[in-house]
Amino acid sequence: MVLPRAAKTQRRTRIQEEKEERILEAALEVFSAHGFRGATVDQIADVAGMSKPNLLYYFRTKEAMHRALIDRVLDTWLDPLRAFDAEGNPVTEIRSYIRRKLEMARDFPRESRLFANEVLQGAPHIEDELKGPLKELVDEKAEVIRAWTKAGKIAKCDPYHLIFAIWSTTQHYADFDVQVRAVLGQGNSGEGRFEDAARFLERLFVDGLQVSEQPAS
Amino acid sequence: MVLPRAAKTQRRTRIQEEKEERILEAALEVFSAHGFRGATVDQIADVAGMSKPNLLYYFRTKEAMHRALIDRVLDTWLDPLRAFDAEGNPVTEIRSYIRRKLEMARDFPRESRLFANEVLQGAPHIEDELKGPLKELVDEKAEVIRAWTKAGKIAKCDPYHLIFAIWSTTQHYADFDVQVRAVLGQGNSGEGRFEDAARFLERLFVDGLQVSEQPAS
DNA sequence: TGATAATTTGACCGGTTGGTAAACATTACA
DNA sequence: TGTAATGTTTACCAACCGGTCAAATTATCA
Repeated sequence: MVLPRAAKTQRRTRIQEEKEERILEAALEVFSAHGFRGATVDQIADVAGMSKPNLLYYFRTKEAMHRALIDRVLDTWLDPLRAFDAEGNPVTEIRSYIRRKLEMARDFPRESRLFANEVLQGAPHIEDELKGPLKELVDEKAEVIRAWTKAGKIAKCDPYHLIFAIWSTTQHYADFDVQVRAVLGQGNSGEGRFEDAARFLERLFVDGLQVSEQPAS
Repeated sequence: MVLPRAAKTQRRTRIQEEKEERILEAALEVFSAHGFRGATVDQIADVAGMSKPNLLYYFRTKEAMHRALIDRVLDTWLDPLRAFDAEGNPVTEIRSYIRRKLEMARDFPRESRLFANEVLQGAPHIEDELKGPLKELVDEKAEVIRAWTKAGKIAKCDPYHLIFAIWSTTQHYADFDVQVRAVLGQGNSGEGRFEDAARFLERLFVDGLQVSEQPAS
């Protein structure tokens, strides 16, 4: 036998798992930084510390690498939204969704940029995932939000655009990191910006910008 | 003479202006769709409807094209923020800033994606612009917002993160257009989504999500 | 008109791209 | 241990990349 993928019985060797792990880690690094077309197999091989043909022994094409990466990351990426609980307190749910998304932007910026690159360039490789699983999940959660608004638990608003707003504001800190740093300047670009962002966003989504009742001290 | 750039007396021929225009239009199309590394000169030439050497007669390198494009677009792109008026009514100013940014996302999505691609991939070509002119402009407007919060005109909040939030939520509709369409589905992906977004965002930034006083009819 | 400058093109170049072939090395296992 | 499957490498390829060059074409204007 020559090809490691699609082993008859099972994913046998431990060496396969290790190498595939290393490759996907390197692929994440490179794809997230340059997009699909901008990334090169040589670069990924270099980061993974192995030869290009060796890489192509585990993943037959550049696209196969990209696909494997997408498949692995997409599920994790949508976990916070799945945790959205219809039975919970709306404000608490929204607050913790924001916090979780912000934590992911902080801890997994490469994953965020991987998707951002992909979607930004027209999502040529993940169109099906967007129109299928993603849409279905969002539809489901949008219904939850709609129920909350109908029950008068939160202000009436378009649930889809609410979700878009949470996505964009949180992922902004991963996807546009260099711009955020540049604007905040050297002094304020420590990791504290995520806490500031969390404080701001939780307040924004819950209270808006209306004049606060307690005047600044 | 051989090189059209840096003509001694002035930008002489009208033919130069026309061709450079066509090239930059094509370059915008291609760079915004694939990023700098993902775009090819042949592709730009093809879209512009001229031969590659002819293209390189007007812009000597791929980078020169990209730079010319950035320079031309950046100013326009920051206009809405410049219009932010310290003397105006805070809520009105924020509302119209959101509306203007949303209009730009609708009418100039390629320009938005051009920058998004660039920033997403580490802003290798526009770092100076971010740390220089952009930061200074944001610093200035952040000061305006801070004055509003100190005067109690709007809720106390971090002005930088407020600006980030407006940027991200509005540009989301340009940069992540395919995702927005995919999630909204065919029925709702007409141009009406921008009006829905405007309604949602104006309300979000002004009132937040708190329980509305007037119950749904 | 004619000559001079501006514009356009086809042929081409060295380097890089994604991917392959086959020989070689290593592992797993009877 | 032997041997067959698995893993790795060297050398290589055709297509494409950004860019050059000299020749051909077109516009300008005295």
